[in-house]
Amino acid sequence: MTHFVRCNILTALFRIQGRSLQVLLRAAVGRSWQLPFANLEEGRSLEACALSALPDPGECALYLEQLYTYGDPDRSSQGQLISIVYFALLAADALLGEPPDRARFAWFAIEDLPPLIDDHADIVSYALRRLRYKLEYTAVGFELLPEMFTLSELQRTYEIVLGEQLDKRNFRRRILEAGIIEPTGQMRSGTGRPARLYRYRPDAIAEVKTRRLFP
Amino acid sequence: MTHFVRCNILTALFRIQGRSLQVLLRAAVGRSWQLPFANLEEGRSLEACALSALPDPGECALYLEQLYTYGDPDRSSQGQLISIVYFALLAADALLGEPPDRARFAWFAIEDLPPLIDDHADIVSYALRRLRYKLEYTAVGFELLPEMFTLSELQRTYEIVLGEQLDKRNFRRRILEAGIIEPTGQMRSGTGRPARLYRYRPDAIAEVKTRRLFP
DNA sequence: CCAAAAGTGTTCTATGTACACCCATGC
DNA sequence: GCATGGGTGTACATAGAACACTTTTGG
Repeated sequence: MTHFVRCNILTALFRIQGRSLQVLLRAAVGRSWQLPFANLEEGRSLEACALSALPDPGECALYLEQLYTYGDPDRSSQGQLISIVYFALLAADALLGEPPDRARFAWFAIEDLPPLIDDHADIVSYALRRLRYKLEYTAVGFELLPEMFTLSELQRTYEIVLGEQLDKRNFRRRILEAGIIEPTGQMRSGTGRPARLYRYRPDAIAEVKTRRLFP
Repeated sequence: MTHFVRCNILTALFRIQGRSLQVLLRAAVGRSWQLPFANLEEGRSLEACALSALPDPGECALYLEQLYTYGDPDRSSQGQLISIVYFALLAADALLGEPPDRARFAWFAIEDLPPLIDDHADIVSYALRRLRYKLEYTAVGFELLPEMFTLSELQRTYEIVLGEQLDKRNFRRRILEAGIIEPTGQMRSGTGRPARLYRYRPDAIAEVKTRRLFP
């Protein structure tokens, strides 16, 4: 009764590097690229398969959530294919290890993507919309930072992802009032006055009440 | 390289009836019930398959969106199965026609569900969370009403879904200011003073800006 | 002593919330 | 004329947005 279909998993992994937001891609045929993919393995969860699409992240925990399932009959050039797409975030200081299948992987700034196969450009753009949206009303931004970070780094992360300048005083007040980060007691020196280092409090309530359409 | 997996589509359809929110279920073996399901048919979109899980809705357009894809190895009693789940809303005055496979379908109030197979109870409860959440910040509530409706009916719909009393004056002010409905000019008489009938303006911007975590 | 980044409060505006009475109709 | 649901405005509290200067360090 239930029947069998062609199906794979795609994972869109993002990170911040310098002043840009990057996505990890895998070389495809010719000059085109694609989202990292994996097969569904018998007895493994979807999340586990989504991780196996990526080079080994080693110790670095990465944030992972399901994005969408694509299945239009004409979305793949090789016949009908269901793709369950995951969305992932990597800390800025994390390094990836061995890639699966010894394939070639590379990071691309999201404003400068190479040609992508099939509907992968649409998928990246949807993943990006989801990232921006989630960043606005949850605390997911910390997943893009090292374990310890300064308030300026955090603000820069938000500005890069949202593509928008934020007010320093308001930003600091809001995030400190929200109680989702705490000072570590350590400082970081660089050029200029040293900055306090903070860490994310994973026990904190990350969601913000939405402004409702109706009272 | 890409391989084949067992996969189906489930559709969780909701409607308002009287003072309760109902979900449509399909009889399963024994005394248990399940979400309406369909196979993925070659050459059809996921949405089309999701609709084919339901009795024929005839003229009534129904709201449909993808909910989530479930695929844990132990979620089905009959071996690993991917289920792409859709979430649907039906207008209160709509009638459903012939069910697929001549199967038995019935509406159940969401606070009084029968035993469900596998993880279908979890899926219903997630769909319900999504419905409440969406109702708060988008105009999806109109999908549960006939084409023309009074402001009191609209408010009652919101109250039933959200499980919460709303203030009449604030509700009316907000929804009229939002400009997402318009008076039809017609009135409905019943017991008490006749009420203006409104219709949804599909061109209206349905989303509300969320209250952001950061400024 | 100067460059560079960190840190810090207040005022004004907009939005949300709480709340009670008159109106039009059918019976 | 009364029961029933429809319709309306205001005052107060809270949240958001705009804004500029002082502090601490390294070179």
